[in-house]
Amino acid sequence: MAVIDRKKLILEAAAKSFSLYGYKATTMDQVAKLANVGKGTIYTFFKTKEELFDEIISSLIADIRFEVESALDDSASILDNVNHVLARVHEFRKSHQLTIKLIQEERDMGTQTVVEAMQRVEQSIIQYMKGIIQKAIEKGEIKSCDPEITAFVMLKMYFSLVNEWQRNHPPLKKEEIAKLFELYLLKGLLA
Amino acid sequence: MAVIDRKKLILEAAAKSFSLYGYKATTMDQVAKLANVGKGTIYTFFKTKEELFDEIISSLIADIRFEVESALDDSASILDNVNHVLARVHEFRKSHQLTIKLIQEERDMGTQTVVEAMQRVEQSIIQYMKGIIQKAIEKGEIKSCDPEITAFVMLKMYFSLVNEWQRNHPPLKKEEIAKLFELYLLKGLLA
DNA sequence: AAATGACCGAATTGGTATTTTAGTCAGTTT
DNA sequence: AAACTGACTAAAATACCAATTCGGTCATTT
Repeated sequence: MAVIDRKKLILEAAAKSFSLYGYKATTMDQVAKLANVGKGTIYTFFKTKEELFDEIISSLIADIRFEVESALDDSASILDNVNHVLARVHEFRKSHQLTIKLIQEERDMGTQTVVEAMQRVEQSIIQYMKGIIQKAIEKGEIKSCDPEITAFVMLKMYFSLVNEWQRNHPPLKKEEIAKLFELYLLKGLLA
Repeated sequence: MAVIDRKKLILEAAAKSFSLYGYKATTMDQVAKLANVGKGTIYTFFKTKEELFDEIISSLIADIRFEVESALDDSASILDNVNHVLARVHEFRKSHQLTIKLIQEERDMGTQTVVEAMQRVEQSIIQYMKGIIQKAIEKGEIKSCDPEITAFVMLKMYFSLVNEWQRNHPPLKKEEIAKLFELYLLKGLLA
């Protein structure tokens, strides 16, 4: 196409700026300059800064899902699948510039918009895991249980182990976490 | 004793003020006035405001332990004991003025001293649960496992379920949480 | 010897002048 | 005329500084 796709330019510029400076420190002037468009043009595609940001978050969610989907194996056990999904999500969060910046901004400044965005991301991961768990129930691989609470508990447990446990202890290796998941959630503690 | 126990007066005044106004908003002048002592007197017993606060936190920890200890029954199952302990801790946090105020201050202002104090409280609960779990392992009631990680996971799981799940869902009843603990941690999900 | 409160420097607060920013829109370009 | 632009505005954020408050000390009192 001879015409430049201005919306795409804007989205790319915004993604870059949010990754580099976070939500608050990114200005619309800055995005306009980076995208080589007038500021008014942005507002023909997005009603507000927040709407632009939300669209970036939507594609972030899609990226995570794609990343995670390739880790999924229908013939593998639920334990392996859950571990793979959680490990990939964690890898993604640790290596992806935008998520790093947003986690930082959420922690350090508590920007409302960012807090909400991160909750949306978390919710979407939970919904995705819910599907995996539902399948495992149908296959009779695990007991019948509320798939959403189960997904929620798994995610919380995972993030506790990788993020909070390290505050007072040496970090756990990937295989150790897998073992803990197996023990606590699958086999159970009962002797 | 004819002499007034000034240290006790100061501790009581401080506890009252921290409960009412939190850590930051409590001033040493205020504590002195409440305790009916000169400000200098406080500094003959406590080096700094933080040290005074730490002593209040130590007795808070003792109070929690006492509250929890009475919920413990050596002849009961590990599940019942863990559920009782966690429920009592939660009740305590919800009803005790000082903890309410400090949780609020931690959330709203992130006061460093308060964050550290709350971590100390959490650590002491974990250490306490660790003992319970260790006993259950020795009795052969549950499998051999790292008692500290187990205590940590249990506490995190509990607080996730009572504090975070409610953000997007109707709150879980005490018995529902007990059932979830039983399913996830004791019996395990495996069919 | 024990207790006190006036006092000190550091930190916080409140008020305000200045700058920055999200969003608009009259005008320009294509 | 449809798409695009950037100077403009009102509101919000920031920088600034004076005034106050606070944790901690110590010379004096009890």
